[in-house]
Amino acid sequence: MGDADSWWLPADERVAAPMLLGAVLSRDGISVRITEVEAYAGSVDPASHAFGGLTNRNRVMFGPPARLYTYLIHTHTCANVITSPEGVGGGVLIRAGEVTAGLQRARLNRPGARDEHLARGPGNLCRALGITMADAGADLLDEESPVRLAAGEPVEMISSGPRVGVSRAADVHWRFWITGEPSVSAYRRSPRAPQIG
DNA sequence: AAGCGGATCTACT
DNA sequence: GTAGATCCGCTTC
Repeated sequence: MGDADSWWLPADERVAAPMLLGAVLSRDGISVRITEVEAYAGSVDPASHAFGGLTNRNRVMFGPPARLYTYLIHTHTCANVITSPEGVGGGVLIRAGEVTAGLQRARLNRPGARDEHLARGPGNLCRALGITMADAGADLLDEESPVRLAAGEPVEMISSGPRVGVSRAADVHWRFWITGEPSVSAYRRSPRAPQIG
């Protein structure tokens, strides 16, 4: 796969997503080893925020790659890594991780949660790391950036399945996780998704 | 200017 | 395993 700076870069999110498993996302002294991700394939994917084209909310998705796209849902912040070239709108949702550094601080951010569950679920992962909408657009490969992404150890085994909570394109297996990881969130189909498929 | 849906989480049974 | 809380952004009036 190319040079050291583009290890995460394939434009097709179905390829990029599993490559992010095992990578390390860090903010403010706290690090998380990514254990679960979902691919969102830009404006051709009806489940993606980029579907239907550029709006004020999703503009980071259509920007340059290696940026952090954040969005709010039900009072929670969720984090995505933009993996496509400028103008395409593809990204990978970081759904869960294992805290590997800054454990004390992560616990403070997630009072009452068990260690394996500190970054379980996209909203919880952001809370554990302290990621908020103020971090939107951060350049993940820039040393100066508050949020950074680094390559990690290769992962043992990868499983895949349908994406969690999406009402459209609910049957494609674009969720990937490290097999057997306790931090992986439970699958729940959207109540609005059509029956089976 | 207002309504509605959603890439969720926690608590409770 | 299931129900309910909760609020921002997009669509429509």
